[in-house]
Amino acid sequence: MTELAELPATPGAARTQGRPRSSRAHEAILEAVLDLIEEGTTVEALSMEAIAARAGVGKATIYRRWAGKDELLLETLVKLKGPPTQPVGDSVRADLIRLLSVVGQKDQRAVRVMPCLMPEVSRSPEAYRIWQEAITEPRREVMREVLRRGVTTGELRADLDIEVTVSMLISPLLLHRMVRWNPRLDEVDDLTEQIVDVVLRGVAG
Amino acid sequence: MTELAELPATPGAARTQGRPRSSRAHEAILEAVLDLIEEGTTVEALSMEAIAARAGVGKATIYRRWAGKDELLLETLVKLKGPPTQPVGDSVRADLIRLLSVVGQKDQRAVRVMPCLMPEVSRSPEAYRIWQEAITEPRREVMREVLRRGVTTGELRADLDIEVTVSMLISPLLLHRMVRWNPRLDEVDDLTEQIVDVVLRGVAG
DNA sequence: CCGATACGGAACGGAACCGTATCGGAATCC
DNA sequence: GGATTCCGATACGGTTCCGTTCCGTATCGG
Repeated sequence: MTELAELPATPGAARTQGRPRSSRAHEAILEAVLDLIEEGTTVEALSMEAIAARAGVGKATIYRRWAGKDELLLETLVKLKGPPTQPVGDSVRADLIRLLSVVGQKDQRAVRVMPCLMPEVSRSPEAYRIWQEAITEPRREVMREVLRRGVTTGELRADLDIEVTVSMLISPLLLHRMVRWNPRLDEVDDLTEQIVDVVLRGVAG
Repeated sequence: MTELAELPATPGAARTQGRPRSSRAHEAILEAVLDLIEEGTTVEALSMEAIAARAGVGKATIYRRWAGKDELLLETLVKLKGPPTQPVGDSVRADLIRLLSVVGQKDQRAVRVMPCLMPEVSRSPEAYRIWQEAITEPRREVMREVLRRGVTTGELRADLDIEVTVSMLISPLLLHRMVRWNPRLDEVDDLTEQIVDVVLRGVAG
């Protein structure tokens, strides 16, 4: 493998001398972690040796960047999901359907990885915090904004509890796409629309 | 520890001779598995040695009953949850609130164990099947019955999709109590009532 | 060009765990 | 009482992984 131009992997560290760290190796390591988890390796069962082998990297290259498996996993968790889908500003109903229809559909890998991270999230406060800040909270905030707009336009009830409504909208889809909690929902083709319509009728202004 | 009267642990096996298997040891092993998971051991990281030590049992005693870790875990999964809560037959609203208020509250240990089982459930079809048959499906069926009754009495819409409604009722509570998906719901004290009321208003007859 | 650092790869000692075997003792049936 | 099986405990060889250290090479700044 020919090494091309590399970007500094840790720009904060003022390293002046010597060969800079390969951002290519950095990315390959994070990708290897996600690949292995997606293929069925539990987070606990992830071995640094398997990660290094999959990434085509020496173990020392990993330990040079992260103190241990925990630190590596936290960085991987943040990388897992990009920015949330944005609403377009149509009707509340159309925006909600737009936001919800991508739950567990945009990134198939994330769907497979998330259940494997649940043990970490429920055990480690640090993993829970990062999961919340990087993944769930930004997505809730987008949906809150849509609901707030609905309240100001009068489409939705003024005394609406936004947090509860957000949870009611997302939870059924999340649980279905992540762990297939109720397999019978596989056969429902307009699931998102049904959920949105029931909730909107329940919280109409 | 004095060994008292023992029940046959595997009544199907027609064993006539020798010392019978200790049901005390049987129970201790299953309890040890649940204890260890509750304390934060991942299913994958569970070691037979730790289970034996916690149960106060020799490793051979475990291997005498189960072929390996997988079989032991499946039996543990079935044991985890008892029969579901039953409705009393009041109004649909009261029954739904009754059923939902125990989600993740009756057995605190189950709440901590379930997220740790998610990787198994999403990876192994056998674990998924047992999880569905022994845990989720019986609870859905109880709630379906309540909803069907509501349809016949006219409280609920006749063309109601029961599967979707069941998921809409349970999912927000399940996700909150299991993984605390939205921590802001901690401060909502009438969460169950809010959810039931929004859904019922959405699917009213 | 030279010093410094990173690279992939291989090897290391130590630790944990697997599944089996064996021990002396205990419980039960015939 | 004798045969049989299970009991908890311990030891075993084999495997996997950890985190470190060492190669020879590659890539940077000065």
